[in-house]
Amino acid sequence: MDEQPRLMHSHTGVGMAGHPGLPQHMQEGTGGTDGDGRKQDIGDILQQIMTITDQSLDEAQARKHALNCHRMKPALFNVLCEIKEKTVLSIRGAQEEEPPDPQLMRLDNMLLAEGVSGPEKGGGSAAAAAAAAASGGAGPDNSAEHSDYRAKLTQIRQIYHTELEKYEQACNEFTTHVMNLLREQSRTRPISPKEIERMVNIIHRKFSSIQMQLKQSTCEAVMILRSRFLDARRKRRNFNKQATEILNEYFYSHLSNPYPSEEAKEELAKKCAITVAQVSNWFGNKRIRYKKNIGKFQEEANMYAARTAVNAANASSHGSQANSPSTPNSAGTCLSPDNAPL
DNA sequence: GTGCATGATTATTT
DNA sequence: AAATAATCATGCAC
Repeated sequence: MDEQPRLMHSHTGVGMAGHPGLPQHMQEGTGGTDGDGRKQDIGDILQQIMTITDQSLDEAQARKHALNCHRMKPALFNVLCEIKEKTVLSIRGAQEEEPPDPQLMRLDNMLLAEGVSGPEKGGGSAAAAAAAAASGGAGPDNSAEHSDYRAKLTQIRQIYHTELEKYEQACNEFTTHVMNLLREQSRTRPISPKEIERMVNIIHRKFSSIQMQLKQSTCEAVMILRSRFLDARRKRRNFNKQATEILNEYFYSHLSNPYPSEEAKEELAKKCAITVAQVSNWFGNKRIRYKKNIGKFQEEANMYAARTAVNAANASSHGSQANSPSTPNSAGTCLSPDNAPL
């Protein structure tokens, strides 16, 4: 209460650091022959100064109260409000309506499509699958990759939601605070509800621009994730052994015309759990590579030819019993035994 | 790290 | 539009 030294001397350096209210300091600072009298004076002044603020505050408060209670106050206040509203509206009546930001809508759509902003787990995995399909159809069998992708996506989603919630909370807090402040002030200066609303709008706009940044970086993260994990070219996976065997079996048993029809491709795709496009790729690659170096593939060709022959023999000798339990990989090889190995 | 295998992509041909 | 040929980029064994 009594130590407010910076008010009395330009002795700031020392005064701030120590206890300037102490006698020694006073004596030093003032040269101090009749220190006691001086000290008394200063003490009085200090006391006065200190009480001034309190008094004036009280006084102001009282005056405010008096004004508030004045009988003309409501009428005057209304007039002021009216005038202000008119001028304010005339100044910025035009820019009231804000069209939905197309950029923001784009981001929202993308986040929804990727399953980041959508519903919980279910939507996420569905969106992941959709994303996989959209990216050219990476095989649905590489589950390790997929779970990895999903985990990362979930991580992104969590971060996104946490941040969004944080922003929202901050926005609400800030808005409430400002509104309270304005409402409080509206008792002493003309603030129309419209003005408050406008202020709230401004705040929301500011916060939504922050949100947009969040959305943007989330989108970027998802895009990077997708290109890293689902771009089939970058992350090529070999087909599993069974799929390769099915494809090879077909290839070598149709060596004279290794061009599966669209239906055959579809069936092969289903059996191998890959897409038709992948089947086409495989046959395209296989044909060209086989042709380029038949010798290299001779062994493989013989093997599959023998296997097909055995299967054909089994099929014919056992009549309708096409499926032999000892060869699970021969599912549906009895298409047509027109193999013509070179 | 290197080299080959392999799935995907791209440009060209049919 | 499909097939081919060349090429890319990764997977994988060594």
